[in-house]
Amino acid sequence: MTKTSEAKIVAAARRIVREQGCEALTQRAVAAAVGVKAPSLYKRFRDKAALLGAVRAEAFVDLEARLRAAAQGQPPAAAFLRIAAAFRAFAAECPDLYRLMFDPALQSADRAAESRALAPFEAALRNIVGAGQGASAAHAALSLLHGFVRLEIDGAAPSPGPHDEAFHFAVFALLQGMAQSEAKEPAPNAA
Amino acid sequence: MTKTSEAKIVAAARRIVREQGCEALTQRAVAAAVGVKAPSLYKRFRDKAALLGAVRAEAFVDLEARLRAAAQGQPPAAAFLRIAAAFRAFAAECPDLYRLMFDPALQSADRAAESRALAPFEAALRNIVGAGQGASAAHAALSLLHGFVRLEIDGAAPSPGPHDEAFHFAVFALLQGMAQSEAKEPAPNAA
DNA sequence: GTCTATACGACGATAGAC
DNA sequence: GTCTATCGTCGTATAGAC
Repeated sequence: MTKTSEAKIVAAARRIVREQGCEALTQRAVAAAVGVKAPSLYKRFRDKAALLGAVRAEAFVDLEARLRAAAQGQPPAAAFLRIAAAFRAFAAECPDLYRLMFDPALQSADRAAESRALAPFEAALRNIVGAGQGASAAHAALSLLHGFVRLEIDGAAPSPGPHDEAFHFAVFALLQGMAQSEAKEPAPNAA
Repeated sequence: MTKTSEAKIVAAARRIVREQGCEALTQRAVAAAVGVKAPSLYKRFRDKAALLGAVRAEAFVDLEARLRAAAQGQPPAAAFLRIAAAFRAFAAECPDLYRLMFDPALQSADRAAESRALAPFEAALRNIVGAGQGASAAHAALSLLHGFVRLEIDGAAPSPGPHDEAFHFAVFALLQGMAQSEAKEPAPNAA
């Protein structure tokens, strides 16, 4: 007498987040979406955090696929620019899911999911920056993109209108700067 | 028979956010902190959102002061580097207040507060990038810093340890790239 | 495995006495 | 302006029948 399954529950939760936002994601709502009552969810997921963790992990898998597809067959610099655009597009399409993925309350759960999803960054940047700076470059790129899209989806960007020009400027400037850092010293540790 | 005031309420709310986090900021907690009962708060602030707006505005004023102080008397590039460090330090000191400042649910409230606080960015960058690119440069810088500190305070940074090296790398790369964009064309609008 | 029923708590906000 | 008392809502989670 199984009326649902883990996969269906996760899918329903994800749909709710995408269509109605993080705040609408209650156990009752998820249960209703899969055609059961709230208590039944506790047979599949220990608690709400476990369910959110599953949603989050699935979302990171999707993000990774999109970043990989964007970089596919491109030379490093072009790959980075396309990854950046794909990252922004992902966040724009499902801002609430994006917020969930980086929700501070869930970070402790599954760090591996995020790492895997961001591997394309380092892959593209490794051949752009100097040896041993791949990790820093990936961190820098993620910071820029994460900050930009968060400001954008949160309505906190400095200017109100469309931000395409600012986005291109920012991504291009960082790429240029990172490409040059190759020859420089590896970041002095000034206190 | 005034046992409290707007200023004391805002200060108490801010202290709660800093010391116990955003989630601990309830009307009851604020009231208790100033020595009254929850209903009394509604004589001073129409609702919770109004109170949060006041807290947020005050926080932006403080941030602005710190950024200005950091840039004080410095040449543009040094000013930018010091502003970046001050921005990061602010977020590190009071991460929950920082989250509140950029809370998507409050963005509609007072956009001017944020704009004013970020003026030092544009002031420092105006003489680094080409004419007419000041706004984009400020947007790019804010994006990088916002993204970096959010990843850091949310525990979502790619690497676990301290991130000083990555921070310096990122800020320096962006600065370098922006300085060079001066001679380039103003960002093509490729779809 | 699903259900009904419910415990339990927290929250924001209001009404009305003093 | 402050209080007591309370409303109404929503949330997670559990107990126990079927």
